[in-house]
Amino acid sequence: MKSKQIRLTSTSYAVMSLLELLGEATPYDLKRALEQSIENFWHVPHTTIYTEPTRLAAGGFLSEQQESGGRRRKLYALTDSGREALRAWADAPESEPPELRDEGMLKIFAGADPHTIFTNRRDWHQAKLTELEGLLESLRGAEGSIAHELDWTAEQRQSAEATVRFGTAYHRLLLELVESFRAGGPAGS
Amino acid sequence: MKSKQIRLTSTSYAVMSLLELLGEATPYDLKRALEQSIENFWHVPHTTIYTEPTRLAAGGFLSEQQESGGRRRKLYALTDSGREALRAWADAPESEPPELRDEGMLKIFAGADPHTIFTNRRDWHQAKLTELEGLLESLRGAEGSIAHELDWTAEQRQSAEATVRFGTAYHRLLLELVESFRAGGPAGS
DNA sequence: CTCCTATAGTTCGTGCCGAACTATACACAT
DNA sequence: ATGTGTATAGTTCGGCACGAACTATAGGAG
Repeated sequence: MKSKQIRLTSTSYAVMSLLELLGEATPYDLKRALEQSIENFWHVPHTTIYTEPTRLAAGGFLSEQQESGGRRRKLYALTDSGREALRAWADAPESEPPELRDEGMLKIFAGADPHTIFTNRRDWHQAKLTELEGLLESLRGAEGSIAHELDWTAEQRQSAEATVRFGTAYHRLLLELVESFRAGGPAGS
Repeated sequence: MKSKQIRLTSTSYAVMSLLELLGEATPYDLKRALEQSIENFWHVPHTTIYTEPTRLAAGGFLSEQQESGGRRRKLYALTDSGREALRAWADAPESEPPELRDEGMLKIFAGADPHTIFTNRRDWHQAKLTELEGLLESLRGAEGSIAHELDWTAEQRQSAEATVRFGTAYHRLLLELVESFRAGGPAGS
C-alpha cells in the first residue's frame, strides 16, 4: 500500500492503455502490441517497455506477479489506482501539442541537399504507408496480427484501427507533401 | 586539447547549426534563434540550451569565453573540430526517420472522445499556421525578426525560410486532415 | 545432444528535461 | 536616489529516457 511517488508520463499512459486492452500482459506482450498500434505516434524504446512497468508497479498503478519456472516472466495488470489515473488522464480534454522530431529537416537547415533528404523521406513514408495498410487489413480479422493472436473483441480492434487509419491518412499526405518539395518545392511561397 | 569524449546528438547538431549561422552567440541568442526556426521540427527545452553548449565545449566542438562584467554571459563559437563534425553529419545522406509524439492520439487510443481531441488539435494547427505565416513574412525583411536584428544575409534567411515554408505547408495539410477526422473521419477506410 | 537462431529480458551510463529557483537589467514612479 | 515591477538571462537538481551491449531461455534442425 505504501507506494512510491512517481511521475506519470505519456509513456506511462501508453503502457496503461495497453494493459487496459490486454487485461494482463508480460513486457513482451506489451512490446508486440505497441508495435502494432501506439508506436506509430508515440515511440517507446524497447528497454523502456521493460523498465516502465516496474516503475508503475512501484507507484501502485500496476500489480506485478512473477512466474516461478522457465523465464520467470513478470505479469502485469492495472490496479484500481491505475485504472483511475488512466481515466482521469484520458478524460481531460487538453493534450500536449504534438511534437515532431525530424532530423532530416535539421540537416536541411544545416545546409544539406534538400533533394537527397526528401527522396529518402519519400521512400520512408511510402514504406510506412504500405506497412500500415497491411496492418489495417490484418487488424480486420486476418491471421498474423496480435488482434487475432490475443483474440481481441471487435471493440478492442476498433481502438487500434482508429489510430492506424489516422496513420495511413497521415503518411499519404506527407508523401505528397514531401514529393512536392522534392520536385523543387512550392518555391515562391 | 584533451577533450572529453561526448556523444553528439541531434540536439548537439541543432546548436552547432545555429552557431554556424550566428558565428558567435550566448545561450540566450541561441534560444531566440531556435524559437524562430528549429523549434518547429526539433524541440529543445530551454534548460538544454544552457547546458548543451557547455557539454559541446567540453568535447572540443565549441570555444567558450565569458564576459568579465555584468551578467558574465558566455559566448560560444564553433571550433574547427565542431565545424567538421557538423559538415560530416549534414552531408551524410541518411537521417533518422521522423518521430511524432502525439498525446492526443494516445488519448483516443485510450478511449477519449475523438471529436474533442480533434477540435483542440484543429485550433492548435490553425494557430501554428498563423504564427508561421507571420514568421515567414518577418524573415523576408520586416523588423522584429531575429533575421533583422542580427542582420542576416540573404543566404542565412533562406536557410531559415526553407524550413518555415515546409512548416506552413505541413500545418495546412494537417489542419485539413484533422478537420476531416473531426467531422466523423474517413469512416469506412 | 549440440549448434543455430529467434525470442525474451536486463544492466549501465550518459543524456534529457521539467520544476523551481536565482539573478541582472531597465523603466518609471515616489 | 531609491523602491518596485517586469522582462530578460541563467542555473540547479533529481528523476526519467534511451541506446549499446550483454545475458539467457526456447524450440528447432542436423
